[in-house]
Amino acid sequence: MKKCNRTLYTVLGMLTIKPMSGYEIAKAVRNSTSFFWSESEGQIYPALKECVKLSLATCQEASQTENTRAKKIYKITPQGKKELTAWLSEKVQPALVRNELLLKLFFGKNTNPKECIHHLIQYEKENQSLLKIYKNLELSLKSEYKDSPHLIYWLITLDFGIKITHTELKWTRETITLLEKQLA
Amino acid sequence: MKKCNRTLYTVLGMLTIKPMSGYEIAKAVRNSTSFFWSESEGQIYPALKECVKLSLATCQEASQTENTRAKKIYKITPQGKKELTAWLSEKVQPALVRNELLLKLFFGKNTNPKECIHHLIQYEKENQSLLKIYKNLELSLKSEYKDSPHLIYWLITLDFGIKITHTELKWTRETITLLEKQLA
DNA sequence: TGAGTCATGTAATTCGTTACATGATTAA
DNA sequence: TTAATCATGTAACGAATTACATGACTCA
Repeated sequence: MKKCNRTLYTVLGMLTIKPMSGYEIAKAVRNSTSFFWSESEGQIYPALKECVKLSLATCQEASQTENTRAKKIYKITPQGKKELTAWLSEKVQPALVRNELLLKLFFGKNTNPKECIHHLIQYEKENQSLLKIYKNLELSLKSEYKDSPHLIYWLITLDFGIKITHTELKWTRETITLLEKQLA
Repeated sequence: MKKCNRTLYTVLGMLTIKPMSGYEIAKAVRNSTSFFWSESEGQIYPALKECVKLSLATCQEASQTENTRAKKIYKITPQGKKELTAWLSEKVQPALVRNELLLKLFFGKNTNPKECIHHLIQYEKENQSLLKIYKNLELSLKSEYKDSPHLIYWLITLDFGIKITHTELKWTRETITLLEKQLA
């Protein structure tokens, strides 16, 4: 494989869970990795085509009634699994973060502390719902995938999300308090 | 301004600290926001041109000796500052994260736990140096910008980095321990 | 009957990095 | 003298989102 196209690996990784259609992969990404790694449908469909071209996956058309577009179920090949495993052992690329809240706070001098507080309160709310989503996810994973060898790895990434979100919430509260003092 | 070109705002924000050249802005970004918002030189130079075109900044060529390319010092205009402040009060766009370590761990079932541990140890080292950088930055900011109205905002974003990095280090240690138990 | 979800795919556009070209200055 | 940093800029490429086109199925 020429370039390190990580969408390809994401798709292959998802196919190690079970054979899926492009739509199902998109949904799986949304419900699992999207908190630290998202892919849009506009990337997933071309990546699936590419996987078939490279013999990393096969495509089976679940043919439906006449003139309906067929649902396509993709399945990873042994070669695809080999490529995935090889990529997994390659050096991890540095993480990328783009946090607009922090950028706006960094330039906070150019506005009113009230504006900053307003953004922080919004951020706090978003993180509170995120935390709820994580907690629910944890429960459903633990019951639905009780005996899956995937489970431990999924819980590890989820634990990361929970811990980070807790810390962000703590920082948000403290920062709001700090800026409120500025106002007085 | 038509599109929400955030490089433009980053550049304008940096110019509220002091007039700078493109090179200096790139350096400032590297040493400050790059931990949560990075911009490359290939974006900064065109953005500066655009700022001048839109009258958000002016450019003064510090003309040097004959046939040397002049160093260009950019300065934000009142209009530029107005646009920046307006953007600061706009709704914050959701953060973007792409963490390849987490993605690889998520698909960890397809490889050896030893590989995962290896990546985690590397991640731990990187975060340890990052923490040192943050601590040094904190000290130098507090002395160099003692009386600057920017200081409080810079310390807020730095505090975010420090807290998050601490949490990541804690998670990394715990996860290594967990995976080592798997091996036994 | 209308909203929501299932389902695939392409095109346009934006975003962003990396590499390249070019050359001066400065400190070891 | 040579490596690092200062300095500007463009071109090529790659990564990613969004919008659009198309239409079936399901549930309230």
